[in-house]
Amino acid sequence: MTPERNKATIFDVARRAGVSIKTVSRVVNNEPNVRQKTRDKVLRSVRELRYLPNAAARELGGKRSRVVGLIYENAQEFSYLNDLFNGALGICEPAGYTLLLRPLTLPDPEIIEHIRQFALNARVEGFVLPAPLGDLPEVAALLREMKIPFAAITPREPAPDEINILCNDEAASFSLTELLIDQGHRAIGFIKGHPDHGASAKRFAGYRQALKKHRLPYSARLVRQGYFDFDSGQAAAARLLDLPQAPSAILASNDDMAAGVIFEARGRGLNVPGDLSIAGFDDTRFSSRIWPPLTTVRQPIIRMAETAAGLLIDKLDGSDTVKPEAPFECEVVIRESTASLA
Amino acid sequence: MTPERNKATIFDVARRAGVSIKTVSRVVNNEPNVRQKTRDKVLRSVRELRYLPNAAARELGGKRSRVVGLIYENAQEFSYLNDLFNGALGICEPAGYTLLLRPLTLPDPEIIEHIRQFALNARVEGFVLPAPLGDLPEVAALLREMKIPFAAITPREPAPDEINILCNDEAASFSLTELLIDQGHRAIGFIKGHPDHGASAKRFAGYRQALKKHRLPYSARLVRQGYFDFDSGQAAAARLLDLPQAPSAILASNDDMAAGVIFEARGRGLNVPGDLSIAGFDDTRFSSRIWPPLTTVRQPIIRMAETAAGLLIDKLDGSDTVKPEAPFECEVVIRESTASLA
DNA sequence: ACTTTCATTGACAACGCTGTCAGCTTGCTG
DNA sequence: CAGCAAGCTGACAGCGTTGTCAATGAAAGT
Repeated sequence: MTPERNKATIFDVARRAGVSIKTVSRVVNNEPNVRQKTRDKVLRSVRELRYLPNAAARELGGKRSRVVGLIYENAQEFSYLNDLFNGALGICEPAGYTLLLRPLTLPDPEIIEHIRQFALNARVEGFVLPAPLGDLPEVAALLREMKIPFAAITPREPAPDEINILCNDEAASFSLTELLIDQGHRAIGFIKGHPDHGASAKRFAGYRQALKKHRLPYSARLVRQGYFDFDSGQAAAARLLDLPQAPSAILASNDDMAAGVIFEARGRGLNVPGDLSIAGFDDTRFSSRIWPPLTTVRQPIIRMAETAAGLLIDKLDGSDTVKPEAPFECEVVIRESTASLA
Repeated sequence: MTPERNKATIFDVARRAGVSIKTVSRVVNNEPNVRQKTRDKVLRSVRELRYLPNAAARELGGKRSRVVGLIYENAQEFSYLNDLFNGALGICEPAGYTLLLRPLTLPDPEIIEHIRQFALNARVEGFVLPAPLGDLPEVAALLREMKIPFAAITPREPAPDEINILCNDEAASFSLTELLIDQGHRAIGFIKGHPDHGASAKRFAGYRQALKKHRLPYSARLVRQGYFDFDSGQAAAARLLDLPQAPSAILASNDDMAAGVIFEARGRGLNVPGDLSIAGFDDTRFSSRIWPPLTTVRQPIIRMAETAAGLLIDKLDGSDTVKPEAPFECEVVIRESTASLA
């Protein structure tokens, strides 16, 4: 059943290089206290034999699985996930780590148990923890209890000694709101994101700040709760558009909801952006492909994931310096779903 | 660095049950020749100690990694991927297999070497091979050479003794075309899929058959080559709509291209479906969320992936019966992007 | 020249499982 | 009741690494 594999073992390499297996092990693992000349000899031998350390033996002997887990909410936006995965994989693979994915369906009363099982079964040494899982205090608590390091990618307050990757959601939301204000909009609807996501509060805060700066009145009626999904966006839009003084622009906390807003607007025969400007958040794969293409905010998710995985691996590899990362910059992408008020 | 793990080993279980470690091994691996009474004793002991076999030791001792690889084209539609992964994972995990993902960027002159490296590095025992990778003869050749079993999910001719999961693309395309004909359309444009995908030919064949059955003339001018992406769909639509006698309906070989067609139609001020009916293939996440919602074909991808993973694992586990699966049924989903000719 | 110290190297025992094979039980057969 | 096959169980040797610790060699201090 099992296919033929790379046959060379550490013994073969050692024999060929004329050293002991322990020395080969040292070289392969980049350990100190090997003379440069010896190191070269071993490396040559490794290359010639195409030696590949046996991961199972390594784990058994060394107690290190070199597995990084990426757990995520199953309903998560796919393009976000894809970027997350590709970013993390791009770091893990060259570093000799295996990246394991595990979708979780929220809400899940047994989520803690599921994560624990996954960590145990897959011998996960460290987790990459994107939103919204990173926002769940009990998840962080579990990992701390299990002494499994993690890198959270979510706008929460970084706990001391924990890796946390942020981006400036708030500033981006501020800019986006300001853009609409500059275009002459005065009644700007806002659809909040899922309350369990840390980003939701940030985005809302940016909106309010922009209003404040421009001395526009804040009206709670123009703010609706959404849940980051298409349907909640459409429903919130329906209620906003039913208002006696309907907004001339709607800012949704993500693109899925913004797509719902567009859908609702079209259903009512409204012209976008002529009658209603719409903006979202995230720059999803389809944001530029729906009609009209969506004004939105792009996060550098790939780079954020790379950084998260990189810092996590540093930690797993024994580096003890925890340099807090500066928040990543979001980028406002202006497309045709927003326009100046006639 | 390494977190505290499940401590119980096979020795602990054996001692507690009053048997040898070998007997525990037999029970845990569901091997025959263990008296029921002994089996029960061991199982109780396993439960009480929360014993979890050490995967590394297992692999080292037994030469089985229990790793299934899923390689895919990186540009692949995310929702397709997601279904694929979730389906395969749902089978692999309970069966004690690890599912490893590996994106590949096509075209890639070194694709064979990349796959080989992945297989070696990750000790992959078997591959799930979705389209379009399953369509590449050199990939199948490599895996055969490496003696790594695989389950292809793609409409190619099943080679003897190889696992192949099909769905009736052709029939679905036929139905979709027939639907348009029934709605009164006579000039029906067709946008072909990427020529490297086996599905492309099938879908095109279904289109032609439907025309033939209804005695409609086939016109090559109404057929354009696309590449499964939004842009190629839009470009093909542009050329079709520029025709002196433009089609009243366009059938695109996937939803991405259909979205491109809608985009182009809207850009020209055409009313969909009033002026132009549009249908796609795949029922992407966004197919129901763009305006108008897209008439399309849904494949049971999750079930196809489950079946692929299941058959593959059966094979890895030593079953030698290769029961060829019947093709899965696609489902035509009728939405608002198609309508009767006025 | 003679320690002392530290960098370098190697011998060997884990690590926790599966494969092999031999030995002990059973249950039948004749 | 011996004889034999089949069912069941256990002893033990790997599997390919890393960790530990002792041995060796080289450099530095006295």
